[in-house]
Amino acid sequence: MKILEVLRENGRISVSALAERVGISRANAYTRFEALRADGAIKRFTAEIDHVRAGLGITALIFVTVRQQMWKQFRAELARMPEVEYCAITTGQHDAMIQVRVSDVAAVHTMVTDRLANIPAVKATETVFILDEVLRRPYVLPSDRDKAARPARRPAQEAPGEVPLGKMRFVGAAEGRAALQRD
Amino acid sequence: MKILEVLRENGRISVSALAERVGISRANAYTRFEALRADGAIKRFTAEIDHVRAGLGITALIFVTVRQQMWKQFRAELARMPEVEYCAITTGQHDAMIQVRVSDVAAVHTMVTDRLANIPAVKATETVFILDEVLRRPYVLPSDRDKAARPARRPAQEAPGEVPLGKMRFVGAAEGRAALQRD
DNA sequence: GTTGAAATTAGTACGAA
DNA sequence: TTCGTACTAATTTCAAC
Repeated sequence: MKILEVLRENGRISVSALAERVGISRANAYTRFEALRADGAIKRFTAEIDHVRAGLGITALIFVTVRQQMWKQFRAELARMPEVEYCAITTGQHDAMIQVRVSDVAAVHTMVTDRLANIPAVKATETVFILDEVLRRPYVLPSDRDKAARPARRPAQEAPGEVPLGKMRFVGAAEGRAALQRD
Repeated sequence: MKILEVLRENGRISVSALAERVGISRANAYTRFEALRADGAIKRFTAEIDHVRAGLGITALIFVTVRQQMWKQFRAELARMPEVEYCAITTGQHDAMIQVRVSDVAAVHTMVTDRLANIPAVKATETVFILDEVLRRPYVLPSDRDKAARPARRPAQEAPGEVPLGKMRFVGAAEGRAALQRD
C-alpha cells in the first residue's frame, strides 16, 4: 500500500528511490513493483495533462438515458468518440454519465446533437457544463482514510448521531436498469 | 502533442525511448520534456490503481447544492475528505458533483449523512451509485479528434443536418451560481 | 536541432539470512 | 520473504558540431 501511495503521486520515480522512500531493499522493491503490475493493482502509468493548456478548455457532463437492450450498441459508439474521457453507468434518474473535453462550447452542442442524438440507443440526454474542477486526486487508496482529519463538527441543533436527513436524497436505480449491465 | 500522446499512455517510458517513438533526437526530447513539465502542460505523473483490488469497490457520485456565499467553507471541508477523488462545480440543477471511493455501501451512507450533512454550506445532496465504469481514458487530447471514426450515421427519418432535438436538454446555471466561483 | 562518448543509474541474477 | 552484492544493460548528462 505504501508503494501505491508513492507511485500515484510520482509515477516516474525510480524503483531505487521508491525502495528508499518505502523502507525496503532495492531488490525487494523490484519484486513488489512487478507483482503489483502483474496483479493488475497498478493498471498503467500516465501523465496528467492540463486540458486548458492542451487546447480543450471546455468540459461537460452528459447524462444519458439509454434504451433498454441497446446498451451494447451504445458502448460501441462510445468507443468511437475520442472526446469522451470517462463514462460510467449509474443508478438514479439517468442511466449513464459521460464526461467530454472539447475546445469550445459549440463542440459540445455538435457532440450532443449530431453524434449522440443519432445513436438509436440514446433516448434522452441532459448536459451540464463544468465550471471549475475543484479537486482531482490521483486514485484514492484505503490508507487515506486513516489520514482523514476529523470532520469539523459544528454541533448543530441535532443531538449527537442525529442528522438533518431532509438535506439528502439517495436515488435508487430506475426500472429495467439490470438490462444495462455488461452482457 | 505527440509527446503528450505517448506519455499519457506510458508515463514511465524513458526519455530515450520517447525520443525514438516521436522521431526526434534524445537531447531534443529532454529539452521538450522539461519544457512541458515547467510549462504545466504536464501536471504530474501518476499510477492508475485498480480500486477494487485496492479494497475500494464502491464508487458513488454525490450531487451537492451549496448555500450561496459558503463556497469557500465547502472547499475547505472537501480537502479534509480523503475518500473524495474528484469534485467539480457544474451548471444545472446542482452546484457541484463529487465522486467518492469507499469500501462498502455503508460508508457512502456515513459519508453523506455524517460528513456532508454536517457542513453548513451543504444545502442538499443527491447520491447515485456507479454500477460500472465503461470507459476511462487517460486525458483526452485535441489530436484525438483527427483519429475519430466517422459517426456510424444511421440515416433516421430526419433530413440531413436535422436532429431529433426533443431528445436532449441543456441545463443552464441556476441563479446565484456566480457566487460559487472561486474567490 | 543532432550525434557520440563518459558518468551515472537502472535492472537482473543468485546465494544467504 | 527479504536482503546484499556483483554483474550487465540502459539511461542521462555533457560536450562539440
